Amino acid sequence: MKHIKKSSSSSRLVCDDNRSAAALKEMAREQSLVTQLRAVVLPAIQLAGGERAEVVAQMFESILDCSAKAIAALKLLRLDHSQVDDAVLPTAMVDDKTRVRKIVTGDGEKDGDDNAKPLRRQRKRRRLADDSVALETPVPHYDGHQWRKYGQKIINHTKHPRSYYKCTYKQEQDCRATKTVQQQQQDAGVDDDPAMYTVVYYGQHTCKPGQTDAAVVETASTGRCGEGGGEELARSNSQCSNISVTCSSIIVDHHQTATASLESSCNLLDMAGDLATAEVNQYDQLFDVASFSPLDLGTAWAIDVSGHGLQKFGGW
DNA sequence: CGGATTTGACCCGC
DNA sequence: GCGGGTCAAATCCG
Repeated sequence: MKHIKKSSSSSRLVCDDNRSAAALKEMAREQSLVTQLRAVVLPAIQLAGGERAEVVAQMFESILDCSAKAIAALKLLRLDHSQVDDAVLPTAMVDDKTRVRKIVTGDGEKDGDDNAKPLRRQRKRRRLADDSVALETPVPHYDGHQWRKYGQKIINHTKHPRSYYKCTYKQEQDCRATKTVQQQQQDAGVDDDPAMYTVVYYGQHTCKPGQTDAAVVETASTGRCGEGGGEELARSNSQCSNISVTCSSIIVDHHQTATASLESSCNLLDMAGDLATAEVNQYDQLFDVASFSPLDLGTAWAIDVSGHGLQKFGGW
């Protein structure tokens, strides 16, 4: 029948859309579960006096960051699909386009209006759903980031108010990540269940939690690149061919590729065992940063993007 | 005293 | 005009 043929491509699109929607749902669930797992694991480690709590926190952070970026990519794909016809660019995810004016704070501006109250800054910009990740968790405040509450609203038809948070480092690092937290309605008669909260994250963190400028690029004694080691090589653009890693963990940034090789003697095997060996071998020549994952719980390292060498993140 | 939170007002998208 | 996101002064708190 003709109409079947005619609709085949669109039905395939619908099918793809359903699949990606299902994938998104699962990934959001994964985020929720990881967040809950973190809330259980981290306090336990900290209580035990574990100095590795921060490393574990960073690992959770990396996992959540990975899935958040995957979700964002998937959403972007969906957006592309949905906009094939009207050719609207998805760059709307980048905010601030509509920022109209920048107003200096403090000393009452004179705007020519005699009775004017101090001029307000830019207000609400309705956020796009595609820039958000929602998850449900009983521990909305423990997600590895530092947040500052800036507002609370009673939302229609909801029992609990919605709280608004922005990244603590918004000022210093211009991090535009925000989140909202809202307690869910409890089912009647279900008092035993812990309160669940819907947390919606908007935007990506551009800050490094707990990171100071001094800690960004630092080649410590446990990491060497080539034979010279030290800062020179850490900053070098040349492709390091012999990075010796004697620390026991690698944490890498995403979406970048660094060219490097690991000496077989590197001490990555303390705890990760065969897995570490396999990973090291696999990435012996080319370090695919995007898919590399933390190997161990020791000092955290990052392979610098574009082959710059080693970076140490924080003083773990 | 300084940073975080509260809260009413403001503002803008729908 | 309403709903809800953000601002910023007031307040709290360590």
